[in-house]
Amino acid sequence: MFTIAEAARRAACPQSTIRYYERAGVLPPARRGDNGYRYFEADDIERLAFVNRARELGFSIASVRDLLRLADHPQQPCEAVDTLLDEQVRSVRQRIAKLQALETRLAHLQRACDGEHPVHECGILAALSDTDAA
Amino acid sequence: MFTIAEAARRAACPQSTIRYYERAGVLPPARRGDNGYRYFEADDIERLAFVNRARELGFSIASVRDLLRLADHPQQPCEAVDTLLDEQVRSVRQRIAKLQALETRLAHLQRACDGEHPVHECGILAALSDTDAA
DNA sequence: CGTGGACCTTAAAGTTGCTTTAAAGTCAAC
DNA sequence: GTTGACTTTAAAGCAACTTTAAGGTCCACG
Ligand SMILES: [Zn+2]
Ligand SMILES: [Zn+2]
Ligand SMILES: [Zn+2]
Ligand SMILES: [Zn+2]
Repeated sequence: MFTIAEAARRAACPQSTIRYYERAGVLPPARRGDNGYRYFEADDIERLAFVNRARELGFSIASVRDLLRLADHPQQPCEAVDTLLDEQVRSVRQRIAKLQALETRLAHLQRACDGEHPVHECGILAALSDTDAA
Repeated sequence: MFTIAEAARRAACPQSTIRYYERAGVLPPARRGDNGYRYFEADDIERLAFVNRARELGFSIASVRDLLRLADHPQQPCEAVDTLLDEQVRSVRQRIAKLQALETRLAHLQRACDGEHPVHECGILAALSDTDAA
């Protein structure tokens, strides 16, 4: 029997996030005391930890819901799990590729400025202003 | 004298984005006709293009405002420009590093599943469920 | 008993950068 | 004069939370 403060401490996440997860349907409605307070058991905290781990891995709330549903039905084939993970990997690789392209362009831009001069001579702003810039 | 549709076509961005930029204070309030319609000149479209380029480079709306303010004061030293760019590069590199760490963890996780089996034997979900997982 | 401080509750708004929708006015052509 | 393509605004929606405001609850100390 933990209060939300204890649960938050154990899961190392803000209380507001726990409430949000409940609202978002990724955690089931918590048991309540007569005072209306939420109370958590070890199970609940493990489930919360599962959510936190999945979120750290970048899964969306919707995907986390799917993963939990799968974890709750152990007899099903794991194909859906693999698919979710594969999609996540592809998404992360895509984001990396985009950011790397961005980094290249930004680094290129950095070399357009050699330091001491007024803005109107700055190659950086010139590149941003120029319609024909690479 | 272009309508918003023409401006959007020339800048290759949705009309709604142009209105949003105006609202967000990154573009000045557009001139209006007697009918209330916005009208744009070549200057305005160049400014819009500047914004679009900066946004493509990942600069926040706030940074774009700063960059425009600098571009409007050509006598100032370009130091502030360099700083904004340097920060942007650092931010992009940080995001790449985080995503690469994520990719590694996800790829690792992929190897925990060899395909055909029920969910309760799946190493992926085991790793997500296990409090002591790497 | 009572009061102060630490806890808990909710609904609602703020964040970022837009897009989408709804309701309504304008314009040009036929 | 009516159709259809344009324009306007305010407001809501998206993702995943965080923050705020206003208000109950609990407990220990005096
Ligand atoms: Zn320079
Ligand atoms: Zn410079
Ligand atoms: Zn497997
Ligand atoms: Zn599997």
